[in-house]
Amino acid sequence: QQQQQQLQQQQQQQQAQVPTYKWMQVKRNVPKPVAPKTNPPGNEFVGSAVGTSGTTVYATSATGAVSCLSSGTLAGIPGGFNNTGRTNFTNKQLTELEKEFHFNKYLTRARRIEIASALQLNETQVKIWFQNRRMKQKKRMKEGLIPSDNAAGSG
Amino acid sequence: VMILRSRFLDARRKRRNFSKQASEILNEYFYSHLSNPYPSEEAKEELARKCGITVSQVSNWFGNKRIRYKKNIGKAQEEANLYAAKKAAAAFAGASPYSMGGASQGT
DNA sequence: GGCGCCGATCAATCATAGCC
DNA sequence: TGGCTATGATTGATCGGCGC
Repeated sequence: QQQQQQLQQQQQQQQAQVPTYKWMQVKRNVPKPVAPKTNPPGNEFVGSAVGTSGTTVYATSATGAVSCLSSGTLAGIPGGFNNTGRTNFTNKQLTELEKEFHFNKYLTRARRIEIASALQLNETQVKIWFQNRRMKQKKRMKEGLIPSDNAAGSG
Repeated sequence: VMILRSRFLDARRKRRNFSKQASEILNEYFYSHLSNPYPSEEAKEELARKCGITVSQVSNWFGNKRIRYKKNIGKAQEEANLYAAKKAAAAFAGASPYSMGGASQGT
């Protein structure tokens, strides 16, 4: 791991005293810059099957994008993608996920499929949500907050 | 819409900028480790103590700093030069105020 | 050889603080 | 008081490592 420490400032230009280090070039594989095509109101077919391979969670086809958010109807709309590819979970979806989380912090494959289907989300999205949730709880614990839903904050 | 908003209208709602001193400490560390601004858990704890903030806040700060710094690459990073100069000045003094490597036990 | 989890991080965004 | 920028926090999703 130390080897990384010796990062290689390859792009070293005549940039004063601020060279370009490796971490500055780190680029994460952004989910999906949303479908470049125009999304006329009407198509509501939500995320297709989750990438069985696992690598590409998002629909390999640009058409797989869903822009329900544009409709503006947030009353129970499946995952609405943003122009950045970031899923915008609806209140309903979050509520359901939270309920499940309270029931059990870990999901089984079967349960995952059920939830994903019920919430019209990809299995991966549900999985990721749970992972993030668990981490969130751990973090809150460190801060001294009560992870229990019964947060009696007096004062 | 507001429904989604209200969901988290409790945490980020109120926040305060870190004290000037804290920002100074964080920036000093960041620019003195510009080649690898990824403080370890221990370093974060140390910084958190010095700045009077939580470790999570330190992580947030570095996360934001790194991202925002990258976004500014191409622009004039005056801050970088500023702290670089300060570091140099400190070097002349013969002290290394930015050496967070070892847990210095000041007495 | 793949899958899920963990811990850390990214990247975009939100909402407020702070300044003019 | 109103608009703009800076800044801290949140969060869906990614990266690398580990164990089964």
